[in-house]
Amino acid sequence: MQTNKRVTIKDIAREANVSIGAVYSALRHKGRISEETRRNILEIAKRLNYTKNQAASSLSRKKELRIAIVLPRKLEDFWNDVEYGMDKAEYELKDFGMKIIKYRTENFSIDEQIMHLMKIIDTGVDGIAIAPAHQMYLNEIIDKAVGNGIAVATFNTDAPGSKRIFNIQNNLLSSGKLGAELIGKLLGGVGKVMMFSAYPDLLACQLRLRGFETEMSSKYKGISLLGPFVHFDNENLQYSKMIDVLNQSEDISAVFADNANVFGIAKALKEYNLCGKIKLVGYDYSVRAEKLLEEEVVHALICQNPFRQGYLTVKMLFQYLSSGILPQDTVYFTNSRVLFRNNHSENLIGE
Amino acid sequence: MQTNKRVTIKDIAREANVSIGAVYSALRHKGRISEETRRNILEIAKRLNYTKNQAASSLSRKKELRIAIVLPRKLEDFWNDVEYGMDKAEYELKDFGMKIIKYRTENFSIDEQIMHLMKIIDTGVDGIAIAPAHQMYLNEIIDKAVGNGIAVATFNTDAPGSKRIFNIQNNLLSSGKLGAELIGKLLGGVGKVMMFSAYPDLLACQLRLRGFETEMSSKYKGISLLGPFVHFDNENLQYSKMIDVLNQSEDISAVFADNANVFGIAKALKEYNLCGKIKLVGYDYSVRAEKLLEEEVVHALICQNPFRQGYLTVKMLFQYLSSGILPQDTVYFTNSRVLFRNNHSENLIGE
DNA sequence: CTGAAAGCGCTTACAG
DNA sequence: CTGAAAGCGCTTACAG
Repeated sequence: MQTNKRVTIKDIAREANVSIGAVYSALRHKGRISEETRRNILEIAKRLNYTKNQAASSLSRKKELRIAIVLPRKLEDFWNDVEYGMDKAEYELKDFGMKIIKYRTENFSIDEQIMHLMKIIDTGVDGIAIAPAHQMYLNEIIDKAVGNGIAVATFNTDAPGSKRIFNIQNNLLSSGKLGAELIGKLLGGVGKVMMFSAYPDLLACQLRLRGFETEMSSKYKGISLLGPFVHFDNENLQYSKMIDVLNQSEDISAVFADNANVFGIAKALKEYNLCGKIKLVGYDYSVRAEKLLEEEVVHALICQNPFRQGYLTVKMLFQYLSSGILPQDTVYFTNSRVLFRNNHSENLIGE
Repeated sequence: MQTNKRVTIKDIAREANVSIGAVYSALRHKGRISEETRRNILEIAKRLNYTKNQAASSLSRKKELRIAIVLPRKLEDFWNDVEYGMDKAEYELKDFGMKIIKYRTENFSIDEQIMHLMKIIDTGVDGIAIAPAHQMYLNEIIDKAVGNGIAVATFNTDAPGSKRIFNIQNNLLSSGKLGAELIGKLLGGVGKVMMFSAYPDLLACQLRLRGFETEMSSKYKGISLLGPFVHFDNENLQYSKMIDVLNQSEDISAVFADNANVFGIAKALKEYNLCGKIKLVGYDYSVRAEKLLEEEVVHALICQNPFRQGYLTVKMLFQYLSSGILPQDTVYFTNSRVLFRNNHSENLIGE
């Protein structure tokens, strides 16, 4: 049994025969102390199993930690959930002296993001959380922020070539496989499946489609694939492509959509009275998609846990800023949750 | 725009023209102040939008908050995950002056739980978290604890007739419906389904089965049901009952198990080379069940998020003890997550 | 450059 | 009974 009383820097100071200021310098690597003394102090701290008291630390810290967040203004359910997670994290951490500052882009565009980042770097903050609109084009400005002593984390999308300290997102390849498994199982392993892709150039769509096709070809050899049909998030385009195929009276048994947009497909299925007969699997919770799930037009939705993407990004960023602790892995995956008719309403926001 | 500086009891004291001690008394309802002054102080606090600073509060609190936890010793994956969630919550709250004390029962038995609770009441703690082994028989001892000023919360199972302050568990009725939906969709709405029940007397099993049967009869009229076959968590019994039915060459197309035990069924399916042909859906993550999922013997597992059950129980109990804030609803449901071959490994413990 | 002291916002033990 | 002061464990501005 260890002693019950918590170990403080005072205990370490007494043990090391130095002032608490010296201990503080040693623990926080603040210079102004000889290498030997530092080593000794760190050793004692380790031996006594010292951990910093967060409550005392944040209470005494003069300035609050500020995290700038760049996210799109549009009020889609998905980004709302991300933001809700961030707000929750801020709420939990506000007494630890943390504050979020939101910067909104009108669209999910590279230029807007760069402008915001420049502004943020000018203003000066402790951390930045951003979902990069491109996997490379923001590297330069991210690295500039890091060069200015700002810790940058990415969420939902990534800029792996940059100096961002960690990334939180869904395992997209694996969620594509999950899509294939769901359709494979719904069809009992036999049938013809249409694939829709929103943006063939977008990494997220590429990964999901690749996962989908890999899993299909290795596990469900009785299923043949059609497409991908591209729609650029244009519902009308999606609808007309679906209609085209149905009019050729192909014997389609299921449809896979590689993002949240299933509405054009749903419209076509309704018109042709094929709901239930043709299985439809897509991504992400939204109020509209939820309704389709209830109407049994959509059979399953794969969710990437946006709430937790936001929540964890802020929590981990704060942890790094306040204690220098990074997540174990540079890339942290939120789990893929599958929504059905009977579990979509439990904790709507995906907490 | 509101002022940026945080509002403290000092601000309120100045505004109300009283000492900070008086403000403290008013806010914490500690007596020693006239009703009129209290009202005035509370009004000012509200107007200034005052919230207590948790960091300062816990730092200055002399004694730490202690929460006693009663949970079974057996090292099943399920209870491990619950415990892991509690440990995580403790870790996050330790600098806020909270400590967990674990009391382990050898089994999930009423008598052991009562004995532990008596001991805990004697020792004296601030809060208790328990998964009652019975929905009524522990009411008396729980109420005694509450009478002694101890806040009691229940998790996983409940004692709704007691004075426990809140309960966290899965929505079992709804997760039974989910089971029916999964099998209904896997079978395309047609077939004969065997139902297994672990303990027909246990509320959890009753609710799941009821949900299952309700959903089946209302939504999947092409599916007929057989059973329930009872096995009391005895794998051999489960196995032999499964074998019996298979030997009668019933044309079974799926099996539903109302708890984590699917292993006797799996053994039978393997022996009769029926894996994949007969769909199997059960509950809860475990290392063994995970393996069956990978082998495609089990088609889906419905999980009740044990990690979050533990995590939230401790977090909410602490919140109540430190701030008097109760969850909005007395019963809080963790969501039902469905594990498939391609998402079971993401965040094993269900975080 | 370094040590000692002030201070963060509460809670509580202690005078008056 | 009540007010003023000490103290929680850090961080930081300030003397020396």
